Amino acid sequence: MSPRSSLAEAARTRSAILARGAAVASVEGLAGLTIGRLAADLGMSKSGLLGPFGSKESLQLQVVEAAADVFWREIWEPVADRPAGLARLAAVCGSWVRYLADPAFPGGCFFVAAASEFDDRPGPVRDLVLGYAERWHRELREQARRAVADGDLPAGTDPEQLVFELTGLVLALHQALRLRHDPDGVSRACRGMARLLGVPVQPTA
Amino acid sequence: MSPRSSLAEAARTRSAILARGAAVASVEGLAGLTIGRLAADLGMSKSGLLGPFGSKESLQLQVVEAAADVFWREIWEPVADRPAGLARLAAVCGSWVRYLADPAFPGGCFFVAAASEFDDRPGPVRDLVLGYAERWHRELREQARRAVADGDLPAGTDPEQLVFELTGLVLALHQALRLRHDPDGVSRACRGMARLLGVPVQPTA
DNA sequence: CACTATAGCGAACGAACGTTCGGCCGCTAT
DNA sequence: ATAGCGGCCGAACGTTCGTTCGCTATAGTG
Repeated sequence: MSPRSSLAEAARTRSAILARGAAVASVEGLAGLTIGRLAADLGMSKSGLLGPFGSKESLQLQVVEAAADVFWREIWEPVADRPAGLARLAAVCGSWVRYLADPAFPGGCFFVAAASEFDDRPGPVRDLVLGYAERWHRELREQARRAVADGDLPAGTDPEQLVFELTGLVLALHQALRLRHDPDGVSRACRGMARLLGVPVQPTA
Repeated sequence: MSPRSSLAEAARTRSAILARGAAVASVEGLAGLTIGRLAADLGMSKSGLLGPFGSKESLQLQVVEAAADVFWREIWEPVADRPAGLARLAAVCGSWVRYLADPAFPGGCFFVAAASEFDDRPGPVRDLVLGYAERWHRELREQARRAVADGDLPAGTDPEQLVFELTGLVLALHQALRLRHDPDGVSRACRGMARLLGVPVQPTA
């Protein structure tokens, strides 16, 4: 668009491509993301868009990374200062629910969609998505583990099981909101989480 | 393949197309299903395959219907003779888990994938998937409602909330099995369901 | 035994896919 | 001032997409 170009402009172009790419992919899917569509959306040529990335797969991988940055910034960082353990776990649950109710991308949570889309398609994209999913899982489990160690959750509580069920509530919320357009999804997810954690969960950071 | 053709053969061809279509779509996605790929898989020509359906969207819709038949037959029918209420609800949960652990399609549960893929894509396919999802949801809720009415679940239990959380456990199981390849997913889902229902849940019809 | 209906094939269509290549043009550095 | 670097474009590539249009060959009907 802008007639000026420079290294700074190039970086901004790259960011715009990735942001738009994540937005489109959250709706159409990461595989349904096409160079031509993306270029048209941004008023660029296909070659100019593909240039900084080299291939579609490379573009996909960097879109996933960009979406992971957004995910982390929107959900984790706002509650990172809460005391480790139950307080932080409850806070991140509330933050997570808020993110699904008011998502950064038009298609809702990017990773819920990407995880389902690539769970059976081997390759670098799946590996990357899986890596982020496991990192997130580990982070939550660590908070759950501390909550149990601190005595804030009943002794004998299995942190892995707790994370499994919390994740399930988030996935159910995603489906309730995006497919069924159920306005009660948020309160149901919060209620389920509160029962698992023994403390209130509210959809805010 | 077979040199003979007849009305009966045509029906069998149609079934083969839909079966293979559902299998491919469970992995590649319903949108990623292509006529050429499907025709090559079945040793047919593209035109011969598209003939009985007329358009790709019509094919997609009939693939969804075929997958719904399989879903219903594999999960609901084996437990339809259980007494309505908690017994049937617990049985269908076990049947549901078994289906996810040993799915009829190579990509796992067709509807988990389709719901996520089309949740943000308006059109007939989304409408059809949503219709089946709501029908399933209603069926489960009815069993939950009866279980409460029968006194088999604590008074004041919200059937809708119960179905929401059961669905969440299934979605978490799908992700654990297909993305994370977690061998403990089945037992975790059953444990969560048993806690919600107050009775054991086992992954068998 | 001819007659009709139809399942499926083969070829072709325009459009869109991802990718490559050469050149323009504005920035940066000498 | 000028040389060079690099972001981006325009055009074209070979492939695959969904779809259409005759055609053949076979199965059921009189």
